[in-house]
Amino acid sequence: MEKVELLPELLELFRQQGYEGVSIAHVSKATGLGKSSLYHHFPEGKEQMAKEVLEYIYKAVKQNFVAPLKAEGEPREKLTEMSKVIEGFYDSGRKGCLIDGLTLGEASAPFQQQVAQSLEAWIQAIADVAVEAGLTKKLARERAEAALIAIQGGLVVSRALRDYQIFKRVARSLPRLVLDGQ
Amino acid sequence: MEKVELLPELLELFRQQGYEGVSIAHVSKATGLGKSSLYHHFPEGKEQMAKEVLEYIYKAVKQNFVAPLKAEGEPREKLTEMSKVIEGFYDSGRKGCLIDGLTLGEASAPFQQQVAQSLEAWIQAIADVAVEAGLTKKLARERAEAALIAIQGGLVVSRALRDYQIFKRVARSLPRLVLDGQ
DNA sequence: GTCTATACTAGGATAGAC
DNA sequence: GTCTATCCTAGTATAGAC
Repeated sequence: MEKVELLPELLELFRQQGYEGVSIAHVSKATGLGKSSLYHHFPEGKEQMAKEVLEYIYKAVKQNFVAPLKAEGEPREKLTEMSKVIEGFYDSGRKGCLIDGLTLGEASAPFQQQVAQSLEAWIQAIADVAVEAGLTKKLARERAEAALIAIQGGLVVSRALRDYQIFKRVARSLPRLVLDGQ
Repeated sequence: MEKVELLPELLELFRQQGYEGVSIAHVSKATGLGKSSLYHHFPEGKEQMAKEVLEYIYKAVKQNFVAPLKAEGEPREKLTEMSKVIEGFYDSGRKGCLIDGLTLGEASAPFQQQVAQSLEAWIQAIADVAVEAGLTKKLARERAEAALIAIQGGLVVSRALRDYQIFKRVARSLPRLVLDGQ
């Protein structure tokens, strides 16, 4: 198993269980690799795993969300496309989000900056699209933040109520939220 | 130390560290009680602690959020009042939310129902106020869900970006969000 | 690169004295 | 109701063979 193939597996674990909830034994079971093999790939242990997952996420966010928004196209169409990708990426809210798990507790302090970086890049890309659509910079920023708030809050509330229609509705409302403020 | 005084302390721990992030040793340090004293109060250990914290939260939600919304008064005024209470309750977003910590991971499965119950009571109370203000039942429900999504998402995003102005803005926008849909 | 075996620490939980 | 002492398991991490 290549290291590149390990990361999606690790991502899945961290988003489901949170940093503290993941043990090396869990990782071993999920990947099929023995503990020593894991330490071969990640000499600094679990902390390194989380850091590499966050780098992986950063790239995924850039590739899946930021790049399409920066490409040529109508603002509303690009945001609609983003909504669809989001639904898939989070499996309509069933998958939860890394942010929850990796910003909770003191053990997660080392990851805060990396989490913020991915989130910031995403917000900025949405804000740029909103500016492209004619909004002021200030308003665009606020709407972009509102979009991410809706996404993250949608994940939390959907999971808590076990009602994934809620997340679907949130995802689909994003273009309106950003461009029309509702 | 009375048991009643322990619960706010435990609440603080769980919302900061999440369920898995809290150890009995942490609790012992935070409360000043030895392990055995803790097991005297909570014979079933950490799981019981979390359950009692959730009961405590349920009462707090009813008292702080639901009851004021059910009282006599103008819908917009009641929601404005709720916004202020929310800002204080979450210390403007610095305190994080139990939902994150207690719905993450398999260890948290036993709490899901209780978490959902508190959240549901709160959403329902907001929806009732919206109906009172003239909205249809369906729309009121959606707006109430949107309010809780904004609150929870606001907590996640504020914490991730370490920008607590974001949460303040969310809290203050709630009456508009519910009554005017923006 | 992966395994088995092992060391060590931290976490959960209990017994029994006061 | 609280303490000290102790037990056991799970968790992190490493050594060394293949």
